[in-house]
Amino acid sequence: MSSDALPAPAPVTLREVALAAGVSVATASKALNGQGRMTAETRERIRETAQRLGFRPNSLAQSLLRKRSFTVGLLTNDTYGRFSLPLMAGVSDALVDAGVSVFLCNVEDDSRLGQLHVEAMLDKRVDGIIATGKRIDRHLPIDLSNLRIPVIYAFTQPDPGSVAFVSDDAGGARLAVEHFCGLGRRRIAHVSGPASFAVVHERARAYREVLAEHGLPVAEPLLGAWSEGWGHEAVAKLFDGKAGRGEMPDAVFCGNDQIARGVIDALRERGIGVPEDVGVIGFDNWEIVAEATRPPLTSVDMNLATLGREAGLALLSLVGGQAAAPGIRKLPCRLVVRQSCGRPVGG
Amino acid sequence: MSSDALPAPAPVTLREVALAAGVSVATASKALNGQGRMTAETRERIRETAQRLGFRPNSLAQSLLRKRSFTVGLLTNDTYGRFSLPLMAGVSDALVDAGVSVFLCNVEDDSRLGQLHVEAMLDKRVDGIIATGKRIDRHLPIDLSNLRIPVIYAFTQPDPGSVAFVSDDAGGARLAVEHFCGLGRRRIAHVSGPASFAVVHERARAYREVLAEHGLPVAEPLLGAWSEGWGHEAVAKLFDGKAGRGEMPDAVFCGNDQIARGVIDALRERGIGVPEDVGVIGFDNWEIVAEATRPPLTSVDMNLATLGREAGLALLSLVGGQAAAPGIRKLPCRLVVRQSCGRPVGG
DNA sequence: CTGAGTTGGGAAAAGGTTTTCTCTTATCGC
DNA sequence: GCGATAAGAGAAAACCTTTTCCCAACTCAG
Repeated sequence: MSSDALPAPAPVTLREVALAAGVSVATASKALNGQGRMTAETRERIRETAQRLGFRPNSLAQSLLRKRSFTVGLLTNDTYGRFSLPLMAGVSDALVDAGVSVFLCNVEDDSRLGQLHVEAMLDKRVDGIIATGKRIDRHLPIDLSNLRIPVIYAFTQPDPGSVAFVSDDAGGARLAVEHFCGLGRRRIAHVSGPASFAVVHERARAYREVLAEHGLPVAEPLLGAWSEGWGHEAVAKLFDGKAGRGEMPDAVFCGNDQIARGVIDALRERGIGVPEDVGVIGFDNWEIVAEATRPPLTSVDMNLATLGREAGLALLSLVGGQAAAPGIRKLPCRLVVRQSCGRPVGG
Repeated sequence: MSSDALPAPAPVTLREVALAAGVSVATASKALNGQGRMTAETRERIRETAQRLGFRPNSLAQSLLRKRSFTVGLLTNDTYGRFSLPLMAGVSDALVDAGVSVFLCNVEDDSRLGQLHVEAMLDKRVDGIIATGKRIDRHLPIDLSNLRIPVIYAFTQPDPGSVAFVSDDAGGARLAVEHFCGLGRRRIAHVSGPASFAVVHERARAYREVLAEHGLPVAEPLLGAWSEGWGHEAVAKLFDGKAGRGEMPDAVFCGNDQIARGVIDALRERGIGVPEDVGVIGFDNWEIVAEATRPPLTSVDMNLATLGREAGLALLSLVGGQAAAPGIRKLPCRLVVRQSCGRPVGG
């Protein structure tokens, strides 16, 4: 109940190192930073003393002077983390080697909380901020447009004139549909999420374009929800009441892996073979889902870790004083091929 | 390509406030902190000036002096984040109101990376560290036992003599099995993960105890993997080749929600009704899975957000100088009832 | 009117590091 | 041997805030 539960010896300071080595703090500082002029012998002696005493410079004091704290803030409203976690890991990865640490700020969708976090970041003199979210077409509940520090947007709606990184959803959709075409599939359906999501339309457009380029019939995309249940329903709409195999789709491109999962299960229940009769491709490459479908699901991966890494590096260069051209950079997706599409038809 | 892409006006300092208000920095500081003695008028004038100039105290300078940085480090090796995300959110929640920010340190299972992060934390003078992981029975790849700052372990294997918070897995298992008993189920099976996990045995023990207490037959738990596939297999072992309904289990308690999902699907494929013929309970309450099963899955929730919050508060009080009794605190789970268990049998 | 006490506010040190400037001493060329 | 130069190292300011001590002026009792 009283204080002093721990021994907590105070960290050793530069002054103590200097004292032990018989030099001034100025010399000690220069020795350890490779600055200034002194005999190699002196430098080595100081280095050794620092080592022996376990000296580690106080980052707070350094930051105060250098006006760089070697910290950045990472804002997110993705409580569930399916998208932001790989992204965060990427950011962290890119920065840790530069000695930059990341403040995690979970702002939910609460602008009071967002304000609180942003002010805490500013007070702590972060060198920059990365804003990320669970949805590309929604803003975080905070205004970051007039901060005195660089801001990078990643996988969330950016402010005009800012630097942003997002996934190339249209490109990802192309990848999927082209893959079907390359396998000889000809009646390719598209089942996606709610119309309120911008990516739904972006992917649908790409879907239509690729089919048109290949001279294949374009079915109107089925929009619904991001759920397995919707996958089931969609299969009923697509397959029930069709005269024969020739009328049914032979491929379904799904808006996410959960829909794809529902589609696959519903097809199996109808005795329709995946991939023999129908190929299925999902989106997100959520491994835990994609690997649990039977057969394992081919899916579009948004490379979110890479996106996070790029965002981290971009912030770093902004902090370093490099100017970055504002705008939205779309990073390519990749197709992870598993077993839900099969080999070329008749190949 | 050159520097100075942004205007980046330097933040206003206390000195500027003091100058503008016509007082010394000492007085300004005291005015804003409610310290010292001065006329109410002076104090108000200074406050107003600070407000007008948008003064925010430099946290770095404060930390240097107070020897408290109002930051903590959060170490995790849970890349996927299913467990650590709610936990992190809880920690963050508990701390943000105290003005404490959280450094996110993803150490993977790489001890070099762990070392790097821990040193960065120490250099940045964090007030304390929370260590968390994806598994209660595994250590992070770092030694935190001799740090000069408080450490709290949450959902990971603690060092001896430390303060730790984990979920009460045995209690959670009791909750599930008792629930079955209360509904009149009598042949309750248990399908769980690999024997290499400590929680598997802990839950199995609780399962046996509850059955014994109720005078019900104990079947040997089936141990396998944490996957849907294993759920399927387990159903085959439990149900195939049984003479009739009377020999088959009428309830299955699963080690996680994915296994439960596999079990439910496999039962449906065999024409066995859930919950009419067999009740199913999962573990983890991973909503996205639990709500996608048909019927939606009753599951044990480990209350990880609460666990994180407790850990955060505990660290805060440790940092504040309160001594905490070392040891492992087990926090209760709760049962989230959905539709996979049905109403009382014959009730 | 004087001494004690109170009130309002400032000077300065502290916290740990970096950096510029200065100072002393050794070295070199002649 | 002498002046010029370079080398090695230290003093001090700076970063921004907090806090302790101190000082001046005022109030009040006697």
